[in-house]
Amino acid sequence: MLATKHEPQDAFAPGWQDGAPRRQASELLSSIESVSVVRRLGRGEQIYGRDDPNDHWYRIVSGMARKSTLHSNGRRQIVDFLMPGEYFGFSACREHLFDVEAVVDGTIVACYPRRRVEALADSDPEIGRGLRQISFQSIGRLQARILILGHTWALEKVGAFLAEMVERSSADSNPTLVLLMSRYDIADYLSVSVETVSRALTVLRRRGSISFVNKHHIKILNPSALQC
Amino acid sequence: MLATKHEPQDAFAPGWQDGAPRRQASELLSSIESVSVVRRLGRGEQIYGRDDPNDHWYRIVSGMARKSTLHSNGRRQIVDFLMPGEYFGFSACREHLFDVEAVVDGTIVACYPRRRVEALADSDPEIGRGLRQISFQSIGRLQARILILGHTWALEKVGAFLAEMVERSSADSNPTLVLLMSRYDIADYLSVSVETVSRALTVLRRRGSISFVNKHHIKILNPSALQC
DNA sequence: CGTAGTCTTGAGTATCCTCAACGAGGGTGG
DNA sequence: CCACCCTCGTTGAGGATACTCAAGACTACG
Repeated sequence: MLATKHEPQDAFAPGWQDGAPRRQASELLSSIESVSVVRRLGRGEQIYGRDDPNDHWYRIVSGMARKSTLHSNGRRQIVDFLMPGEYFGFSACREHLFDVEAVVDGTIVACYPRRRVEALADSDPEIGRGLRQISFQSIGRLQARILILGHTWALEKVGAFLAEMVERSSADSNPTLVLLMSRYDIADYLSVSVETVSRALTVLRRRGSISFVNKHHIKILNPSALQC
Repeated sequence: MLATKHEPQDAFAPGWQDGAPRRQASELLSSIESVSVVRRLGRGEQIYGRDDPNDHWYRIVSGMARKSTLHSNGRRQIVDFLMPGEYFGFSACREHLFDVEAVVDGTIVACYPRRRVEALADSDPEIGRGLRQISFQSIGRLQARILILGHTWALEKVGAFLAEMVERSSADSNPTLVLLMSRYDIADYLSVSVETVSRALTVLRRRGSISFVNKHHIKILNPSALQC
């Protein structure tokens, strides 16, 4: 259903090695694919859980996953959506701090045993550079998340969310956006209530900024209207 | 005035290399100090600016810095406070995406030319591992930020902010907290208005959760009351 | 076809933002 | 040394926004 998509952030391609050609992170790291194990997950199935030993890194091949945590008051918070080509599971801790579950049925994830990848990186500096680049991309995603959460109004948050999803999901400038996640997921991602997400989408629709093909297929009519 | 403090996140010490002793990141990377240049900055002075070439990494030696950006509507958002021992400036982009300025007068920062550090990492896998570990710590900080921003109520945000500052600033469990930044900085960090920050602190004070030695020295009377 | 989960809309209330005023503290200049 | 200015911090009043609770429509799936 979903094609495997690599390197959604082309603007983030490693340009810092002036002598080297600009290559995709996935390409840079093709050599670690030899130690990867691929898993296929059902909807809601867990990839790893909080407190699980931090002994693998991961990459979404197709589908989507959500990284989440449960607050003490019972509210769920989604820290990140993981999309095809994106690596995750990096932690400075011995254990993972979040749960990661598949958002859609049939999500495929590549698992990399960390010690074996570390060993590869030890033997080949280029792999080490690739890993660093990947973790820098993760930092970039998280900082972008913080900017979205930093908006004052829910309408801005939802607009910025749609813009982020367009950015991350379609390499071509396709104005049609497929939101694989539920409204509840979006709400827990933006830290607003489900009703507020729904209302904000309605406002954007009434304004003519977007239109619905169906509940999860959205056409972006006025991309610039989403930015604020 | 401020002592140099390394490795504030001891819980994040590299425990993933079972055979190796658990060493501090700063220690792991002592070999890169040979290429560092130390700068001393005045209050508000810029360490790097948006669109500056991404050719250095940095570490706060003493004092504090803020990483910020300006939204299109003129509002400033602070993405991170940088504290002694913390590394920053990692980006997958060719340019930096944020401004970083010193919060207090006399902030000292160590600057590492990226290409020279990369070259060192190429020649010594241990340095590469240390760099990865450092970027993982940065990821951990950003995820913690997202959790704080994810709180619904301003009082929770401010409480979580104080808890984070206690966590990050005092290695010993000293209940006195020095907030080097202004209320405006806190507001832009938590994405609430200055007035709301002020009111929340007042509420916490009236509740007996905290008390003020002066405007920027806070005693934490009931740490658990901050968490929610 | 029925059930459970999802999505939307409405009503009422609580929170937070904006505008405004005032006080405290530090620095500068007369 | 004091007056003045400027920034920062606090508090109040009013209004806008978002949350909670509730109900109903729609969808997916068995």
